[in-house]
Amino acid sequence: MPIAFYNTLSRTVEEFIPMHEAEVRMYTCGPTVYDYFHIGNARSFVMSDIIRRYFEYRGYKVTYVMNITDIDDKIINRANEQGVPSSDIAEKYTEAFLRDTALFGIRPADVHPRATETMEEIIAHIQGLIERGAAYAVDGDVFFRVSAFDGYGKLSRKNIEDLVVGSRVEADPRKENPVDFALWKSAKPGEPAWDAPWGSGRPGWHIECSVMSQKFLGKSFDIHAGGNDLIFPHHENEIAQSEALTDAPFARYWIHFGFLNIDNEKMSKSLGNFFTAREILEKYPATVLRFYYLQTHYRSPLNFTPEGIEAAKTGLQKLQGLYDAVRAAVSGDGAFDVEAWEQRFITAMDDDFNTPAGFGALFEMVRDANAVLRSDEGMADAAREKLAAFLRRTGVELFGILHEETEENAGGEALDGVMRLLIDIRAEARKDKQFALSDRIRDGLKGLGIALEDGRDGTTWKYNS
RNA sequence: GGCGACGUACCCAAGUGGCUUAAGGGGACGCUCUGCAAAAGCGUUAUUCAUCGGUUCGAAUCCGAUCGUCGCCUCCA
Repeated sequence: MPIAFYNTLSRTVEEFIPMHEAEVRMYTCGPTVYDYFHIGNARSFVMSDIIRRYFEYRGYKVTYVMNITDIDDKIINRANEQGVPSSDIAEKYTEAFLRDTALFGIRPADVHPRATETMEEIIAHIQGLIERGAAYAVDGDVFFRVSAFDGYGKLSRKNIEDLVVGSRVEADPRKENPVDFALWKSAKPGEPAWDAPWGSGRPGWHIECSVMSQKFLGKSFDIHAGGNDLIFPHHENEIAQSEALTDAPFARYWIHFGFLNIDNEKMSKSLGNFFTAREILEKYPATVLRFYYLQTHYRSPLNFTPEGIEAAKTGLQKLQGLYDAVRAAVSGDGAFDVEAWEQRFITAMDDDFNTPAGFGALFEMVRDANAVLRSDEGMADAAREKLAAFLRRTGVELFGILHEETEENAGGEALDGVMRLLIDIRAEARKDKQFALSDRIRDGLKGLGIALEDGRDGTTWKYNS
């Protein structure tokens, strides 16, 4: 069975058929670098990264491109507020984006093109649209002529008449039609500008995504992803300005991520419910946050709550517990069918990247595996190795929520030695029924953040979280 | 005003016509194991899917109405 997922273009779940055998070309809208990105952005970036990784898990070769918009009105405004060059703002937050996504466990894209480095292609694209009659220049600005593109509205399912009527913003009188949108904005004095045949200025918001995606993925490619709110106007406009020039379908599948809400409302600075990714990473490990995100389907809204994160933390410990246990276990004879569980997992995930259902399968497996592992006969070596490998491929490589290191090697040699000594002393005390001493060791360590667990094959320790 | 999404247990959350008299996680309670714990396991916690009608041999799943929540309509992941 192939992978199937919801395509916004058709509003149905479709089987995925790539343009090139066993290969996926995918573009996700990246940040405009005028501020630190927030936990809602992080959800989109994480989910997008997981989709990319899932294709790899299923054997596809993935080319993944995410733009960095480093010239834009918001950047210029921020620069003006602070009295610094806009390139300073762009550089600062580009670096922050790359660092914070890494901290979040988000893998870098194969290419992170920047708008300012794609200027030649952007200008050529606009020029092409003008020559075809799909765009027109007025006083150094260039607008896209929406009436020149028949398919306008096919993604967002809007019709032009409704848009004109429902328009909430005063239309620019220089536009032929109120729904026409800017491809190029002429520069005011002091603003960063690039020379173009119709006057110096900077690209409009939508054009750079069209150009950067096609530059690295071709005029038609497989998947274009982004947040729900980008469907209109951003993605609608991307389609228009791309297909009006190439006459070829732009992205074939569109994926949109549900919003992250706080108190069931959209995050906004005015409501004071705004959290940046780096703030939240100071409070919770990235693995926990990722697992928290993954417990909700990518298209559903996710209401962000501290209680929810705490619940995710506990749940994740259960998964990590099995991963640690299966690698530490001693040889046994018990059978365990990893392939059957993986099949269930894949069935869930192939159906629109259903991570909550995938975890349903995984956690049922955890219960089953723990029972075998801790039974008198234990688990056979071959099965243990397969189970450990499956958990590595899913928990570590696909989801990035499990860690490889056991507590023993994470603490360093000295700590490891001290812990072994304490555990030995306590074992002797317990043997002699000196429970006051053994409990003093365990309670004392607990106060220091270290938990002891007495198992059948001896005592192990780990950090309390 | 136009377009769209959603409402499943104490909380989170899958399931969209028979495999489900509803997965999984968290929480709570009881039990097993343990010197006692912890971890793990077992059991209990929705005969019911916002409400009311309808279609069907059969509905949480389809249709209609009602109530409620949310999003988009050129700043926005």
